[in-house]
Amino acid sequence: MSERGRLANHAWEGLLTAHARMMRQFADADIWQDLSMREYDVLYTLSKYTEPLRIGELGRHVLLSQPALSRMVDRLAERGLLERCPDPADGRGVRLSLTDTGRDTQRRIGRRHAAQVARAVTAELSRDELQQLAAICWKLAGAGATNEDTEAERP
Amino acid sequence: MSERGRLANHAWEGLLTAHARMMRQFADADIWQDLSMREYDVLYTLSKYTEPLRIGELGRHVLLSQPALSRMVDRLAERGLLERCPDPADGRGVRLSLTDTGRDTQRRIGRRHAAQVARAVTAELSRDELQQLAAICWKLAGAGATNEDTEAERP
DNA sequence: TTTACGTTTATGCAAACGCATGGACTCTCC
DNA sequence: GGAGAGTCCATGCGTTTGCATAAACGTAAA
Repeated sequence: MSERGRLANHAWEGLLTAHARMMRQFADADIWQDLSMREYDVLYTLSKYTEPLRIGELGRHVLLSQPALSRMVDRLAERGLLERCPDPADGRGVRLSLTDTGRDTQRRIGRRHAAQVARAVTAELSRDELQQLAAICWKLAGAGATNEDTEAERP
Repeated sequence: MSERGRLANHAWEGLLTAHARMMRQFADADIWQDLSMREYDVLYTLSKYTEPLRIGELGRHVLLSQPALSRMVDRLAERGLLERCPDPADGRGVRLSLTDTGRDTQRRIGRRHAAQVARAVTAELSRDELQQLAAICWKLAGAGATNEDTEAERP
């Protein structure tokens, strides 16, 4: 493999390791009430959009299989945190939106989680590093969305 | 929250999004044979050490609960990919090491996965960006471990 | 219209997960 | 040396996940 390829793998392993260590650290904190981090992730994603979201759209932001997401939405709706309405424009689809309770819950947990993230990340990285990390990761994130099909075919 | 805190959260969300998109892309590829990515992760981690690894040590590298990891080790041992031996120096402990089959399997899959990572990541990032990403992520990764012992360095 | 095919979400089922806990062992301090 | 506390791994149990597939709807061509 090329030198550049090795560097890419080193960087990716670093990202994975940072992800794992930070996630564990965040999960250990006592701020999640009766939600799992995955469930919070769903609420957070919904909170970012004013328009109701389709399940498929949600699935592109959350690392979860479609059936698992479907059932998680079930449970969250059961608990009164979000609502599913049939999509008037597409009879197959479902539109998801947070209830007031769901929005409150997301905000309450989100405030503490954001503080937690800020503490953990700013403790280790300078302002320049934060900016570099953000720019690079969002670039990578965009790539994952656009390269989906071109990556599929290959020996 | 401070401007720096907001930047930290933006960077972290970018990292999460990049992680999710890349992971999905990697998982979709048909290179994993009959392993899950989590199982491969265990084999890969073991492959990096010449000495047998304790389960607890393994757990610090893999984002999985201790019982889940214990059972995964069970299954991998059952399938002949790794071996568990009692630790002579600590009666509670177990020492894990890859079998030859396990090592072969890891190498075969690892080659393709590394190529996959190199393709996906180098496609989007310059050499400088790769180096910045690696340096920053490994710094963050180290931060997550700071609370406890300084561990053996990576090969 | 009818047929065939793609898309979006839901369900059956076995496998895997996390939490709580237990048993075996080590360590510390008296 | 022995009691109490801590560490390491395994197991019971209810919940969640992924895979395969079905069901409902949309789209386009015959």
